[in-house]
Amino acid sequence: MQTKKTDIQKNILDVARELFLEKGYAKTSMRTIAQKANVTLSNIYNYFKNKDEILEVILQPLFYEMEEMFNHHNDPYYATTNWFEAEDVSEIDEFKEHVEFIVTYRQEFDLLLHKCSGSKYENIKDYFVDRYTESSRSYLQLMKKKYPQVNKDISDFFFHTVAAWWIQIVSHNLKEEEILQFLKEYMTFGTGGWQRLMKL
Amino acid sequence: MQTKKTDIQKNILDVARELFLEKGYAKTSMRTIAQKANVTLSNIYNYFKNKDEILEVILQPLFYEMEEMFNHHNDPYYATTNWFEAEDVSEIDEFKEHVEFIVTYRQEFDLLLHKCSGSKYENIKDYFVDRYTESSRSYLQLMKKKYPQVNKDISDFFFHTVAAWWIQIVSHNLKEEEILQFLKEYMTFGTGGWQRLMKL
Amino acid sequence: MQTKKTDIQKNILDVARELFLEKGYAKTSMRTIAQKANVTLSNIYNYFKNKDEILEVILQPLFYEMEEMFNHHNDPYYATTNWFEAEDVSEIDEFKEHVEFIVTYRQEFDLLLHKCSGSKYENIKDYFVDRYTESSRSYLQLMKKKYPQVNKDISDFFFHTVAAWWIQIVSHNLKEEEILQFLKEYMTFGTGGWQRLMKL
Amino acid sequence: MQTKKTDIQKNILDVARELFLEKGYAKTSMRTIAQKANVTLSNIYNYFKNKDEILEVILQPLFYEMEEMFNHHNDPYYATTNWFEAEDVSEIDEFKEHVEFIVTYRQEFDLLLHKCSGSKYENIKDYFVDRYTESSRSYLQLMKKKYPQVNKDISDFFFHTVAAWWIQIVSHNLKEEEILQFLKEYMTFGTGGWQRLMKL
DNA sequence: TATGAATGAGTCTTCATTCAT
DNA sequence: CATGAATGAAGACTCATTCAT
Repeated sequence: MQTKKTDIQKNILDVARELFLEKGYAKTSMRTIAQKANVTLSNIYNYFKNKDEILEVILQPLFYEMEEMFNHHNDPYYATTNWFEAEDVSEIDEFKEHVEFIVTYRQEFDLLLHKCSGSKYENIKDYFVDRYTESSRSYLQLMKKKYPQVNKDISDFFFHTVAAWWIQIVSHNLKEEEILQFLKEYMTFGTGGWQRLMKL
Repeated sequence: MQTKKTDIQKNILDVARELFLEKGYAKTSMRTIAQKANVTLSNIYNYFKNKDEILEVILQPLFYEMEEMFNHHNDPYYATTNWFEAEDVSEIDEFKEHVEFIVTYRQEFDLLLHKCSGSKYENIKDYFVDRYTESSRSYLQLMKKKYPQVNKDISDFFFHTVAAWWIQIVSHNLKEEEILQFLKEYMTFGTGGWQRLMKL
Repeated sequence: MQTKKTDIQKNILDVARELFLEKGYAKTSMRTIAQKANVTLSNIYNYFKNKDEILEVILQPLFYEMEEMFNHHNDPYYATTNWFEAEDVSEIDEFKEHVEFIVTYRQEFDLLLHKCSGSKYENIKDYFVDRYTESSRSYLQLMKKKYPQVNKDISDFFFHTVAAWWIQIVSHNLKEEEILQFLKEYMTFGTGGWQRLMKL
Repeated sequence: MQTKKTDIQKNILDVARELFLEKGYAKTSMRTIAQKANVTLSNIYNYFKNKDEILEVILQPLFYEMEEMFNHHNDPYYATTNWFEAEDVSEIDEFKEHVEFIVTYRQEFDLLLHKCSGSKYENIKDYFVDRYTESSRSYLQLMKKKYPQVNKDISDFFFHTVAAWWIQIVSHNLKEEEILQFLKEYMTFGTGGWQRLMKL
């Protein structure tokens, strides 16, 4: 029966996720997963090709939505939103969306960014940061059109770090309110910083 | 002779450091260290009790100076410095000191923060961030005394993140000029942000 | 319905044959066979007792015809044919028959001789060569009756090798014309050799 | 002490060789080797990097001498020897040398040609046959210079088979006298065959 | 007949550490 | 101090086969 199969598979995934988050990918053995999931070690391989594949399946939803978000982020509409002039950033739709995303996937992010050494994703952090950096840079391009007086040559590394900052947000295990509180501060801080940096 | 012993020990440490930085603690085997250091595998155990101990010795100087810096950082003198009003932050002594520290120990930081999974330090990141957060918080207390109008209740997490940002700076393998360039931007951005955040 | 059963069985056999030929018996897993044959892994065991039995059934026709051919080969009629005096060996009926046989079963031979390690046939090569050797020897007996002056004591091993030669013919994946071309050369070479060897 | 190390290494090699010859590379487990050699399984890996490497070391001498022999075989001097006109081929130096070679390495050949599936050498047979074929072909070129009347277009496959024949010789576990006896017959047969084939 | 699920013994390999000399 | 040798526990993964339904 497929129901049963799905059940077991889900069970394995849940257990693996928990263990990966707790001890990291490398230090979680297939044996341990099997034991905790009440499955024979070899039986796991009827559900997943690989240890890697287990992680892959766990991270799939994140990857999918990430892609969506990056595309959306570089959308002109998104960029036209006047973050800097907003009274309360937490009212902006994109902001809410962002929070929602972070809240939903913070554990997967943690997995991906800090706990997956030894897996095929162990170097994805770089790719990831690059992707975000690129995104930030193209966002800056859009800003420059709107605020031509912005002429500062901002180093790549700065974007790198802004990306990293965001990554940090994501990797802590916060309750939703905490994230909200933090992001408000982040936005306030950030817009202040940007304004000064861009000599607006 | 003691000189010789020290030589070999230093050699092992150098090789281990290099390897740990390159491939991470867990993925660096004692065998590899032995081979690269031209030492017998078993002989390493005459100089170090453990694999862990090798890492420990490598990180000792960092820990020592960290402690110093944290203490110094919370020194009233340090806090009185008017960061926000400075024309060019890179002229401030504390700033220079900070850069020096980062430049000197960035590799050890990298080791400690990203490459030591599998060692007894694998969870030190949290301790570390906490330590920095705490430091930031007491810094804020000092600031509040100087600028009483600052009354915003800034969440712990914000400090957490500022700490994390700093950590990011530290974990990239930058040349000294790059660090300077970055830090300038960081300071400009940061003071702008802080000013807005504190409603100064 | 029996038709359906036979269909599936045939399908399994075809797929298995292909895979055995491609990767060898040992390296072909039941799983792979099942997948390629669009059959459930466990369902294969409704048609075949064993992995070994699959191979057995695949090789059955070869074994049957081999037996026939060996018997025929030692038939006095066969022996009376004057190979040595023929202008063009490719005109002789037995020759054509032989070619036909080789062309038909070369893949099964390949399977049996080179790709069945791990199966119950893994040592059949020896049996096989012995059988052919024996056959050659009895052929020689017949020859001796016809050509009494042949008195050389030809070692068993020589037959062994002639058999092996034949085996080589069989194990290359040649087009029909190539086999013909080769066999002509082989016959020419062979009769020359035999003549000298037998001091005819 | 190095003596001891060499002893154990040799012991492992001997045991492995015996097992490989008996059951084939793939079906010989490291465990079995360890047990029969009275060594801890993991200790084997202090002497050999790999299961593959064990086989490699076993076959090293064969490879070395093979190379030498192939080079020598295509030496003009070798080719000028008049095999066809010799009364007794077993008096020719090259012949003796050849026999010696076969006698010495027949087991290694067997290993390489029939028992190494699963190892990195599993496809060397083709390379091997090709090498011999090439050698035979260049030998024919030399013969054509000496016997210009030789104009037959002999197919590559024929050489392939002659090579294979030789390989067969090699792969049987014969006593020295048997090899001698066989080779005499082979030479007689062969020269007869060749003469006819080349229409001398 | 068909199938989803399970299993246990097996594979090679890695590694930190110990020990006798 | 130095070293060659050894070790045991652990790692991921494979596979033919069985069993209940």
